[in-house]
Amino acid sequence: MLRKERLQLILKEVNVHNKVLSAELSEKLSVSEDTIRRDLHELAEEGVIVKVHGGAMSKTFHYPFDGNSKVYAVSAKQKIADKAIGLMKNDMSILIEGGTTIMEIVKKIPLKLRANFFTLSPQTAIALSDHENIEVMCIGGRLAKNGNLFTGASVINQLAGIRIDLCIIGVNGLSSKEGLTDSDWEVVQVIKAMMRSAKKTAVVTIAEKLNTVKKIKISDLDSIHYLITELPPGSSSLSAYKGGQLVKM
Amino acid sequence: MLRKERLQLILKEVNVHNKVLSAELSEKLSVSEDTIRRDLHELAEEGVIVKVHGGAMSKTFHYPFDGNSKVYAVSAKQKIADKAIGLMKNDMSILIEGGTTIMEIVKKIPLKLRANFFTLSPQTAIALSDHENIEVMCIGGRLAKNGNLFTGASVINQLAGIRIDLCIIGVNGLSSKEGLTDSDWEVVQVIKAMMRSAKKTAVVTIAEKLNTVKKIKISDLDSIHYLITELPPGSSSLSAYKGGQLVKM
DNA sequence: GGTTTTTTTGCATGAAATTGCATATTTTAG
DNA sequence: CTAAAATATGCAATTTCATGCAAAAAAACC
Repeated sequence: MLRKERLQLILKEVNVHNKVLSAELSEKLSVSEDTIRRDLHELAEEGVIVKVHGGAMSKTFHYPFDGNSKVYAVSAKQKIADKAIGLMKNDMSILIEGGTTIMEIVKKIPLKLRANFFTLSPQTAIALSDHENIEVMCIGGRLAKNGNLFTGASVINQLAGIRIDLCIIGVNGLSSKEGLTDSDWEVVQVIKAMMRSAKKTAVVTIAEKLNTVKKIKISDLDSIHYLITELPPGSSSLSAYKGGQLVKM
Repeated sequence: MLRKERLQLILKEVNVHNKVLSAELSEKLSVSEDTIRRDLHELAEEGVIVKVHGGAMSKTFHYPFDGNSKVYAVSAKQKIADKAIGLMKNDMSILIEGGTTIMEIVKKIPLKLRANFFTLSPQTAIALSDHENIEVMCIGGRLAKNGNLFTGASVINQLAGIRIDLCIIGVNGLSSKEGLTDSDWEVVQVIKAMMRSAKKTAVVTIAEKLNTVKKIKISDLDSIHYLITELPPGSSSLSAYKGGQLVKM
């Protein structure tokens, strides 16, 4: 087979399926994975596809989720993500919202986890879609201007009708005296509804947001069951917290 | 055999099989590979074939990488997108699904357009979120495995409750006899519901999908109001279509 | 026909392209 | 963190290509 011919087939495959795996192409086209990698690299240089680890994606459907998260917070968010994933068990129904910390968690979810995910964010929905064993249900609604959370009465209503095992939220304000707080009224309503639908609520946040207070109250710390930060155990200044299980790192 | 004669045969071979290998031609025509190479080089200089490493390819088959054809492919999508955007007016409620062609349209929507967008795709929701004057409503549901369309009864129910001015869909099959068709039953149900909710339906599709038929029928062409392809007016083989307004380029 | 001129062809040579493998490095999954 | 997967890189074997050149074939000329 001509090399150009192979490049054409690969491009077509990418555009039809939106993504390709190097290993699959290698077998289908009977060439080594090295050759496939070189092909994908060339197509990417031409700008007609986007090379990613393990294969390639079509240009129109590739979204750079990374790059906007601040560097200093990355390792912290990795630690948080690991701990949050520890809470996920097979056959759970799990509700997550959007935000950079949540995205870090989603990206690390093991491929073999079998669960139902409900999400309020288009980014997390997309990120979850390549997990074979995960069914993704998206609670639609009005998209907030930051583009990563559906809000509004529609969302509240839909949340009222579902029963969730674990709900994972990221918050902007958290203190032992004021509890969970946020600055956006719409977001607060949605988070309240999320917590009402869930048996257990986990709050993930980087340590720098501890002991900050925003304008609008979401709930007391009593209502949350897991608090996950990157801090080592015992170092939290939230020791006054007496509610459910306190998970720290 | 005369050289001119051989050139004719080679050209025919290229156009029939879309590709030729120098080695094969050498054996078939009983001349050295050097001679074949010189022949291919000459035909390529005349512009009737494209020379590639190891042989040659037909001009039409080689479209993605050639500089000129690439420009053509881009302008085709831009023409489609421009025409589709021409249908959008301020204060409309517009319903769009997912897919590569739809994404091209979304990317070109002017920032100043003031409208309500309903979408069934997380990708288009994100792409729309940076438009200041656009309110994005996402119809949530179960995310299809390809990751670019919400499906399921939830979606159908929600669609039944909204009233849309313009609905823009991309289809996989379109012919004057069979109408709109697709290969996925779930997707078909969703598209039907979309059309029921909308006053006007626009179908966008690249020309190569014209006159293709998939397994499951969506609707007759009578039910659609706009058909947008990159073809110049009058060149469509769907001239039998007598339904609503037919928009071509 | 015979000779000259032009074109075509095959071959040799070195350059360039392609491919697969081995190895070291990076990224990812658990 | 550790193991596994994917990647980048250098290298060698093979194939394809471009070029020059001489022989062969075709065309042009007398």
